[in-house]
Amino acid sequence: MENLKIFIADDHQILIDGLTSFFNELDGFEVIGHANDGLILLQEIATKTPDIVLLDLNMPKLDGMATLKKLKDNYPNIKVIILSNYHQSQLIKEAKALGANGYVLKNGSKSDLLSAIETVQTGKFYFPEEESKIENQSLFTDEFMKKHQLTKREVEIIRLVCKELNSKEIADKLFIAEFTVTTHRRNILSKLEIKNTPALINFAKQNGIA
Amino acid sequence: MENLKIFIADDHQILIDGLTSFFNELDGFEVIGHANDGLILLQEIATKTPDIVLLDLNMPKLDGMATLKKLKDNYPNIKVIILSNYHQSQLIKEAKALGANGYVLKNGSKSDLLSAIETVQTGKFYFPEEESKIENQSLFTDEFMKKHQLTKREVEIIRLVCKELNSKEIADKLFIAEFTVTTHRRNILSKLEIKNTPALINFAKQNGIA
DNA sequence: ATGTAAATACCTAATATTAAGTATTTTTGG
DNA sequence: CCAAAAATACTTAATATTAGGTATTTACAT
Repeated sequence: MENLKIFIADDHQILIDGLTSFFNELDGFEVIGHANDGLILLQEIATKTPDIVLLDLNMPKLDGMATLKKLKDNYPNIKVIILSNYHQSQLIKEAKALGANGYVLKNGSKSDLLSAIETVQTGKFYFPEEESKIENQSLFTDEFMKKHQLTKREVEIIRLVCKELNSKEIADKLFIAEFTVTTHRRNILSKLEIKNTPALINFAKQNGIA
Repeated sequence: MENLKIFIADDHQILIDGLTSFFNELDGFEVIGHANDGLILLQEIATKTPDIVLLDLNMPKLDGMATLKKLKDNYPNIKVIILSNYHQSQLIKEAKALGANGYVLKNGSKSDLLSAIETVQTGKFYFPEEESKIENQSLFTDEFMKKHQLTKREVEIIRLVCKELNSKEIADKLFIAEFTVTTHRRNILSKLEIKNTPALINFAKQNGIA
């Protein structure tokens, strides 16, 4: 059986180099090319014909989604597995809609990646469940909550602020009064000793809760 | 000569797996452990003694800088090479100040990484030049600005918003009227088709301009 | 069971942001 | 030099956030 031809697109060359080594170690895989951005990927694909493209979502020039669309428009037979930093149902949905065959988190393990490749290769799709994200984060958020004296509800609200909802929208989503959201936000700012929403978002990003 | 013992800390398991394969391919290197966040790194280091730690800056729980500090406080002899997404002089400076031995960009190649390891291993430091950051950002920001039709001033203001300044403070800093800042912010939101500050910050982070 | 923390809710008032329109000056590219 | 783009500045008005204070109900743990 012939090797499975893989093309890797990611703006981090280090990751490409690492994955290339990884596939070299294994039998049955061959990395036939790589690109650091979407435009180069599309150029390269014109002359190479991979079986599978591993596509990072976060690239300069032409971002992952745009690249995915063009790729699928022009080469519908090439299987595409998204490599993403984020477990966000919105992104997963969008990737599905644009024709991606799989979606693997970068903080998943190599076996996830191999499962995805195997699954996709047999014509099936490989996507993470869109639910369970609340479970998911709770053990990791624990430490963090204690450290900053934040309550569950407060963390929940921080996340929604980071998702660009305003207080009214958060209130509707949680079925509570806007007043309550305002109170929570005030308490959050006070506990974190910050004074505005940008600071809150920076804090959330730095602590990986958003 | 004994193998060089490497420990890898990065929140993306895929990157760890890739790099591990990469080092396995080579002679003289051995990956003795890995961690997906700073806390686990510190726990592991208590029992393992790597020669070199490859440390991602962007990790949950305990971020790269905080981890670096603790690591260097407790194990000053372990060499630490920062793996970073960003070529920002501020970060480079901070890492230096905290005792890092090297700083490698993830969008650099594997040979950069090997050079860094070699350099560090001989007791020297390996850092990218801090200058040329204006160059640096401008060519990378260039594409980005065109893509989103943003002007220089607008990008400047986006950065300041991300730095948690409000419109008044931005106005003072740039010696322009608050009205003007407001106008710029309005134009920015309109061009990016977003509707509030959290969305602006998310956009900036996603595009690496903040 | 009972005290404490958390979540809820409301009020007032000050600040900040967003929306929409307009207009002048400065910079820049051809 | 000239046209176009960018940066500047102002007005009015609607929303949203932040800063106070206060109070009730739930949930939780000793």
